[in-house]
Amino acid sequence: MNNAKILREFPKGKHKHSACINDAMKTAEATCQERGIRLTAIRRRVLELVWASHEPVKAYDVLDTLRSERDSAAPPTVYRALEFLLDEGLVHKIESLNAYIGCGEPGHTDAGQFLICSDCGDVAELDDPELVKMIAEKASQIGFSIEQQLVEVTGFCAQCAPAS
Amino acid sequence: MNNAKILREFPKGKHKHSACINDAMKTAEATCQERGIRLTAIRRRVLELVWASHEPVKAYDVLDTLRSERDSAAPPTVYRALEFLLDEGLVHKIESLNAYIGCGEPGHTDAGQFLICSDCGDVAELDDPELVKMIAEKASQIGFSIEQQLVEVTGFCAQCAPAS
DNA sequence: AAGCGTAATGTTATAATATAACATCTTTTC
DNA sequence: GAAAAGATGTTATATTATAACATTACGCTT
Repeated sequence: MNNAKILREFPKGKHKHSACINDAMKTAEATCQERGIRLTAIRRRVLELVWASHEPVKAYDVLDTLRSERDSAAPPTVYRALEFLLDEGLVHKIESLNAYIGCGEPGHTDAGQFLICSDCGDVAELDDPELVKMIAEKASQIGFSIEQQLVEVTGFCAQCAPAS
Repeated sequence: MNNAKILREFPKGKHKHSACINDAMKTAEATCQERGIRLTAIRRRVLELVWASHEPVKAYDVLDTLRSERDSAAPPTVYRALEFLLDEGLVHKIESLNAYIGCGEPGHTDAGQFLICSDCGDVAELDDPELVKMIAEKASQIGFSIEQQLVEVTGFCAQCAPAS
């Protein structure tokens, strides 16, 4: 049995990233519409910049780009936008890298499983209920009740796997 | 079945923390002896300070204390000691808090499962092979080979669980 | 459309976390 | 005891993130 969803894949050979970004932006627009919240110009642009690659993006890299486009950009500009996007589940923070990645399926802000390739730097995201459940059970065995789960795994993606 | 080891417990009612630190220091001494590496005065003191509570400790808090004891203490003093201790598995870094906790059973630097209580701030550490295995399997299903696993769970420990 | 309240952004400053680079001192080894 | 390796001292700076307050834009009510 495996009912895991892959929320974000490692890019394949013929990956057209522009389409990937495009999808993400469409989804974000729709999500914000539904929720009655505002995807302002700054927030939209920060989201685009986070989606610019499959690698996690640093806040100050976003800021550098933003500065070249908008005189008033400053750290709070970026961190506020990121906070909004994190709250809405449109991006996630990779804690072990202090960097941010886009999320293709907004909503779940309380659990995420990230696979980080040490070679190419790309990140995949899973949503595996079986794993979430096991973690919750293990915790509950010692009387711990979970609010949020974070799983960050480092290693090699299929393309970068060391020749064996 | 549950063969999980609890590497670090939430302190119980009658918890004598001085004994707890003492054990940890003894283990650290022995471990370094065995491995032929040097637990210098600075490293020993930093380890003690990290063990000072069951809550994760910030590098600059360690530094503040160290400064009051040793004129030459500076950020590199602490970060170098922490790096050594991390490499040897004597402490772990909680990535989601940028803070450090002692580890009672040195050795495994490639997997850790941490339970972080949002109320009291204390952290427990598990070593659950079943969970490690499941994560490895999930990853391998998409061709990902794991080098390191990080699980950080936030919620409420038994003592702090909200009255239900 | 004017006015009001809220939300978002602008702006300046600073806090918190971490590392680089090179000098000096200590320990181990031969 | 000299050389090599390891640890610490020292100064400077990089990186990541937030505080605090001013101003502007938006969305709603009348």
